[in-house]
Amino acid sequence: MNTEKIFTITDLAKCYNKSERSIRIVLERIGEKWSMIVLLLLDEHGTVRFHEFDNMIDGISQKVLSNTLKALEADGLIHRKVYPVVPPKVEYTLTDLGRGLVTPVRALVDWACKHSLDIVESRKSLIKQA
Amino acid sequence: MNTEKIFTITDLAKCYNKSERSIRIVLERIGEKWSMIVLLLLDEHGTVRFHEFDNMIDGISQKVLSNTLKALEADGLIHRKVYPVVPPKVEYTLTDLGRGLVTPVRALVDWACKHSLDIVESRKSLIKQA
DNA sequence: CAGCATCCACGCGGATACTG
DNA sequence: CAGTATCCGCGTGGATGCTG
Repeated sequence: MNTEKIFTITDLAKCYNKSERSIRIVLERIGEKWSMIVLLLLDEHGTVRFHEFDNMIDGISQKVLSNTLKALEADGLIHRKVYPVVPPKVEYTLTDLGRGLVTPVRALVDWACKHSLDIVESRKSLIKQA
Repeated sequence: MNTEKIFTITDLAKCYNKSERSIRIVLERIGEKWSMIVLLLLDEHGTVRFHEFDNMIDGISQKVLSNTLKALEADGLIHRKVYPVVPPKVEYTLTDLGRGLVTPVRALVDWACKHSLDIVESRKSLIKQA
């Protein structure tokens, strides 16, 4: 039912700005500042609670963490389990869909770790020219 | 010289907000609306001129296209060749670095094409609940 | 503990018009 | 042809304080 194979990028470029089921959804989520960190942390730890994210991720605010988790949950990438206890307890885990996304994302992160220095150097040499 | 292997995501999460050579550079670039389309079009066509991008990509403005190309060039992902002729002629090609990035990005795009429908459905079912 | 409410600055992306 | 210049709306991300 889903498109098995990508047609051509040339075709994609024609409908990229309109399509509802566009890959833009995925690329945008990836570009969000903290989404992939959350996804990868879940992959590494299996189950993580809200305040654990808050502790583990340096520099994130509660509001942004909350938004990030909601967005990932809305996309069906993570699962939110609430325990009816006091004080509250909420656990986040990856869904199958989310687990599937981890693989290509890790490939990307691997590449980025290897080459981010090249990119930084490229930027610096541009600045020197100016 | 570069970090060969990723430590742990847990470590990454600690410096994600500060590091200069962060993978954030890459993830941000990927999240930019048109960057990956440009990159993949170059991979598909080899050499592309400015107005060809403008024609091929539906909905992009000249300013945004210009910015996108500049950013990719600054990162050393694409190369800009200017021919000193009238009227002007400028050709864009992938650098080796850019070519290297294409592989993980295609993996991501493949995944996205297969699963973007799942994500859209997930979002819709959330809306129904509300 | 796991959030929500509010306010705010900034920058991206878009529209339009102009130029070497 | 291959851009620049200008203006603008909107959404993201951040800071702070409050709550069931």
